[in-house]
Amino acid sequence: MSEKLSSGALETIMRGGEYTEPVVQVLSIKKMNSGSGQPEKDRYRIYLSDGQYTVSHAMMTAQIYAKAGPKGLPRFSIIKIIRSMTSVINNTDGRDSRVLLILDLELLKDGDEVGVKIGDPIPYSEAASARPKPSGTGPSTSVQAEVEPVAKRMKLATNGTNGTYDGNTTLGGHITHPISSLSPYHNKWIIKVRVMSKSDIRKWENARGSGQLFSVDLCDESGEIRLTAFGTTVDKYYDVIQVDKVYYISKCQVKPANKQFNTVKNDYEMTMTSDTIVEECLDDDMKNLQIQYNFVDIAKIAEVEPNSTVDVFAIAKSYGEVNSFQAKTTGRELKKREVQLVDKSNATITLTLWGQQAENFNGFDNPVVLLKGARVTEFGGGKNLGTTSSTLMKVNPDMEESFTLKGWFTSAGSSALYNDLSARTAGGGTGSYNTPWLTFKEVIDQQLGSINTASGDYYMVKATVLLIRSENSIYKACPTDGCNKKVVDNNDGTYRCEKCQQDFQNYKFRLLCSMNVGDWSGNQWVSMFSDEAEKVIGMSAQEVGELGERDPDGLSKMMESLNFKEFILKCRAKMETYNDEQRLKTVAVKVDPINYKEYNAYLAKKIRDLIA
DNA sequence: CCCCCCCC
Repeated sequence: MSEKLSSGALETIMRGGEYTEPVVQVLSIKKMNSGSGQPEKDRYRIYLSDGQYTVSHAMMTAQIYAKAGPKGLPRFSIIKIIRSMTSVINNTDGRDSRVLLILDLELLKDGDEVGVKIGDPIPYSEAASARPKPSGTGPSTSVQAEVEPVAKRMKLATNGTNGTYDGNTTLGGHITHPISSLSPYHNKWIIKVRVMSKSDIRKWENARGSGQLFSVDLCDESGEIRLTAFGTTVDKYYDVIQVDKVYYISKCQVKPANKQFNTVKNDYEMTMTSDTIVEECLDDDMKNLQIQYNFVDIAKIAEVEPNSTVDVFAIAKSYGEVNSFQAKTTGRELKKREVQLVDKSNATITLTLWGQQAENFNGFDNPVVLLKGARVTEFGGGKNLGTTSSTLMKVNPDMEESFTLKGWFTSAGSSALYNDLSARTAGGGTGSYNTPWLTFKEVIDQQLGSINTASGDYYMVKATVLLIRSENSIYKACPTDGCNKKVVDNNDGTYRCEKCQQDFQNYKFRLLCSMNVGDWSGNQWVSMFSDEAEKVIGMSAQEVGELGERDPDGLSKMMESLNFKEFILKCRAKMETYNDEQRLKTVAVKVDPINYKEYNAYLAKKIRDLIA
């Protein structure tokens, strides 16, 4: 039994037409080394037959070749071409011809089993097929119209011109290369690509100088790549290159990608040079090539690792104003806007937009928001989304799914209850999500208190109460809600709050306890305000205050009785200068009973880390 | 040639 070849398929394809999953025969195959020494970069040139015509201008990458299986593609193998693209080549004699790039295939029958060439195919050439066919024996006449010369469809942009079209330098009609074939070893190529995303223009100034840049992430059917423009090419191309449009691009510098900063799936990235040519392709025949999204339900982001990127398709349930502030680390002026996203997974997450994206965002009327490559972050135990320079955001994208989602929101989503992934859990539990667990010795060794000098350094510790100072642990405070300022006794039955600038008939007791706490490695004096001290003492500040007034010895005894109690503390350490002396001031900002499940999980992890 | 992706 023999497989039936798709007679005529290759002619259709090589004329730029579509043919769904043609079945063809491999007549020979030849490996072409990339010269890079990396086998995965090798290409295979393949000689194909559909039983009617043969095509020798066909290629595939090593990755696609590997799909044939361990035996590869022996002569006479029959394959199904699942995906392919052609590149137009403009020969020196002015005629178009095409190269077929196979992007996916399936081996139907091993060549060793087939054993013969099927049919009596003749070499395909555009010239031959364009000729009037000999009656009876020639190929079918149902071919598409001749490929339209591309040059007249081109607009714009060769280097150094005022934008007028120069017929000699247009890229359309020349061979185009797949992104996957780009490497630093070849520089004569033209790619035809869709712009997936475009960054803001960023200006910088550092020790090595100053400048400006922007970058675009590009894709074609074979892959994706980042292109960055510096200096004057920024001015020249920033407005020209637009997201979602298709361009011919040539003469860029190709270099190994810095994977640390570039998550685009390519070993290389590109930089524009003064020779770079960018031309918009107006006859977008890359309809097949749409940007690929891998949407994740908002609820699922709970399980996503921080710092990874996700694609999200959601509704902006609400949005805030643009806020400006100075970055603590760089001093740079930052602008952000927070948007509340919801989707059918009944979860909500906060999206933070930055820079231009924040300014331009219009969240009126609960638009659909599409994000590609949004960054997942963790804060206070909750998850957030943020945009980066390479995040693509579309508001109300022109897609059928937009209507579906919008319909869901209008009918059900606007009144649904959502699980808030961005909710911070520091208020419950021990809030240990971002705060490191340390011993008191590590706190000293790592010089906590001197790292983040503005806000202090936080750490978690399991600590034992060694001594609580009962003297000066209680004070009379302003009765105004939330004031808590110490009042001055006017000695006339009234009490003065300087902060509220008011005299009161009464006061409330507050605690400011200084206590020495320790673990196996050392000890530390910490101070604790009312809310936390009450949890250690097990009495309200009011009760403690009244006890102190009534029975100072009883207060001391009570405080002593607390020794050797254990708690989980969240501490803030800050180095302060006092009388020209540096000392570490520590506030226990949170006190919790020991949650053994959580604490043991931390210990178990610590043991695993020690073993590893 | 950047390489920051920020803040609470």
